Amino acid sequence: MARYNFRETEAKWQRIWHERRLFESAAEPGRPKYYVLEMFPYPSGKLHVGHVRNYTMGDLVARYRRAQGFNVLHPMGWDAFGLPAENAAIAEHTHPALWTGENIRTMRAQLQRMGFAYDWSREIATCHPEYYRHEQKMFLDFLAAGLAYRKESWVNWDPVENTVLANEQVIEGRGWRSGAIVEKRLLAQWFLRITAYAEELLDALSGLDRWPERVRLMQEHWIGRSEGARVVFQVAGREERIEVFTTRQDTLFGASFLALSPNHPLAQRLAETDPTLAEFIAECNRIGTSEAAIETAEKRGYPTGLDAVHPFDPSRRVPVWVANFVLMEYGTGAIFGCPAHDQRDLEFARKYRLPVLPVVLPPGADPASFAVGEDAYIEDGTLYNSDFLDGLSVTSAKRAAGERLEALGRGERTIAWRLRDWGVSRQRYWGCPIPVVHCGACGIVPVPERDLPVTLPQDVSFAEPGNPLDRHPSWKHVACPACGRPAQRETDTLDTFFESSWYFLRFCSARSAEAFERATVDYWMPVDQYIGGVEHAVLHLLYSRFFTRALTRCGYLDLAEPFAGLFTQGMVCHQTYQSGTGDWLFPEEVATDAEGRIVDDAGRPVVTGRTEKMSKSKKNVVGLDAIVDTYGADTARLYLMSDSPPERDLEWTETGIEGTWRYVNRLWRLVDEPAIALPPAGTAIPAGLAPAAAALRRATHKTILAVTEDLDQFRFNRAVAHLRELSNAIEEFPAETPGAGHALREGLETLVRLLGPMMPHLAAEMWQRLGHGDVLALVPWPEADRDLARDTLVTIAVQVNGKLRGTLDIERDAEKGAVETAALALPQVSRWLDGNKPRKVIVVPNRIVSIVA
RNA sequence: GCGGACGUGGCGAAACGGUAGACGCAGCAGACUUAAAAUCUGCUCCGGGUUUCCCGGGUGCGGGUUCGAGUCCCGCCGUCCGCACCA
Repeated sequence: MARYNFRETEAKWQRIWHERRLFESAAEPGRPKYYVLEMFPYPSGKLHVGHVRNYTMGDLVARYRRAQGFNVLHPMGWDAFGLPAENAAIAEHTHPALWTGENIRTMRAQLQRMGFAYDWSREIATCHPEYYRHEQKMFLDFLAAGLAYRKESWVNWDPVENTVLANEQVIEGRGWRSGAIVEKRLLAQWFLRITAYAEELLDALSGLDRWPERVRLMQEHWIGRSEGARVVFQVAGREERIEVFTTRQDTLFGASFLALSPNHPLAQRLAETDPTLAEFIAECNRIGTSEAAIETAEKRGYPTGLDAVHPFDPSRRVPVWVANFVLMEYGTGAIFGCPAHDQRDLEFARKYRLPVLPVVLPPGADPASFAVGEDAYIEDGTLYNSDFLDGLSVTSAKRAAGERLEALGRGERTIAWRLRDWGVSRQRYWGCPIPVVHCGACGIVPVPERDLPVTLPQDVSFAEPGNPLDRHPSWKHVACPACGRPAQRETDTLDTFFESSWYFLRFCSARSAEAFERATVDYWMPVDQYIGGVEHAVLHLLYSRFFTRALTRCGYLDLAEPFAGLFTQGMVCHQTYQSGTGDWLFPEEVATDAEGRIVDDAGRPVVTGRTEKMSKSKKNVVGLDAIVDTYGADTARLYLMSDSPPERDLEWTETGIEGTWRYVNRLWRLVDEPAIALPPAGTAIPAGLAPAAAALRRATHKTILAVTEDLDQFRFNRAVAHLRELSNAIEEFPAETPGAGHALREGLETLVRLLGPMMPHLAAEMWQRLGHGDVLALVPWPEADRDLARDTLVTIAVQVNGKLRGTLDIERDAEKGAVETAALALPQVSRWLDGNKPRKVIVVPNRIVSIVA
């Protein structure tokens, strides 16, 4: 029996697609377009099967939309700047550019072997000056527009990567890549003013109706809008004032202390003359607020000895503390504490024996006896002990207190955001240089546009830790562009998320001398279907939304949202294995012995661990090359689409890929060894076929409808199931049926066309084998004949008292009365009715008859 | 702690409120083979019975709505993910 020769076939069709430039596209104003994009990869080395699931999905969508007649843009490129290249340079004594280039060559070849329909003429790598020169210009435009700025601030310092991280890159107090506990450092850094768009980025989320709800919620929380008030407290007997932010201005009469962040300017100033306070602050910064959150929730404070004047009652004073749980980065860096109605304040007050004065009375509680115990009362209630607020609800009291603050000039209602500005400075070599010069006389001077790009020096050393740009003997020394005196280049480079924030625009006109051509961007954007991992929910996806708006503000384009549709795919998982000594083992290093035990090469027992996301560190990876060598690209592609819903994790198993390989061969035999002779391609199908042939036609057209719907809704696993049902129907088709050849040819051709987006090589070869001279990739998506797809007979379930008692085969759309009569006539039904008349009969057309006895 | 998602056979999973388990994996039995692989046929939720069929139970647990609930509502339990001293 002939096996399908994927090696020859896949190479053949890849050559034909390439030679005919089938997947290169150009903007065609007026023609409907479809921009499909998968999050571009970081060129880290070799691909494993887990890497290609989302590219397979993207390719499926691209080929499907192309068959539907859309002008499809489906590009690929490389997110090529980043720290792993530097680490490799250190470990392997190579250069980041060489290492990156080598990886790109390897991974490009791997993607090409998968037969993905990319327009390779648009390939980009972000580490090339032809790419990053444009973002240097963007940076300068942001600077001019006030969207980029430099400030000294407390930043997240990763002690392993020796660089600053953005808030979005700190996960549970640790660096997102290194896993090192992040420290706080006060540094002068470049920031992008993403907070200027906080409201817009939040409001526009509701319009992203083709985004997963989960991602929108994550962004909503990340942006974190809180309505409240800014309240000004005068420090008693001093000039200073302390501003706090609160969402509970209604509870101001319950205030029993003010707390400053250790990094609050007033706290810093007081520490200059108070060594104990200075030591307390130093300790807070040493531990770091985020680590403290992980280790212990203990609240610690230090009384400054100052008192603040209550804004509503000048005769009242509240002590001013410095407290470790107050963040300088949120609100104003200072709070007022109302222990009765805030759990955190309560814990602090209990520890330092500060008064707990309730001002919100729970419904039905007795004002004379109500007291707060272990838990602060945070629900709604009626204000009391609160002067002019007495008797109001929490909501009304918030309004009244806010109005009074505004009238007194001691505050105002305002909104606080959790979102902070995006810190983009990185103290690393392998990134885009920030195009500014520091001049002793002129300060910060932008590099003039005519001098762009500022390129990275090639001759750098990674022998010592720290930033090679800073150590380079000559690179940073330049004349000030403004005054000509000796000055120094900025040696920080941009966060690599800067590159990925606009690459989708560059793809629209990848070879343009400008960043992108306005007309092509206007045609192709927004991306119709974006596909990638959920790990970028508040990183890349938020930055890109901001960046698109910032570019619009600077006149580059006219667009707010870059990604109209988003799909976040699940991960590919594999069982993990460990040797007796605890070392991780690759799947190919283990086997099952005669007794069914899992053993290693030497026959020693292996510990099987949980199934986890494929990762090099746990060695539970399956190399892409090995799979393509053994089974071919199409088998891998189909398997990746078939076993789990695309948004859920997929477990890769050897038996699973083998099962798919068997199916591929079954498909091949359908055309290689057809059961009966088929009429020539293009023969019209005669009317009035035998029932069996009509049944196959019905199955065929039903499959078109089902698969089309499945692909539209990203239900690829169901699409595969429907295709397998059709191939089962074709295999079981009785060949001796009159007119069989016509129905069989239609079934096979339809199957092949529907398979095209998933298994493009096999389908193309089958199409040719069926006698077609054209290339399947250019054949339109099949259209279903709804009349042919409709059943003439339907099977209706019959329930008595909610239990299934029988089924009824009856003409489709039969009269309700006739269905009821037929159902009641069923012997199983009369047995359960026991001679009685039914109390009620419900007929759902073509579905069910429900009889109540 | 807050927010979200998800709990269905031995496994991956299907099921507009309408016949639970489609499609596949694994397993079992058989055919073809000297044999193996490949291929093909049949069986496979659990319990019971008078066994071409019938009865009962079954979608994490407990309630509810409905002629009818895996699906909707309320309350639990569990798993995973995100955020986490955000004032």
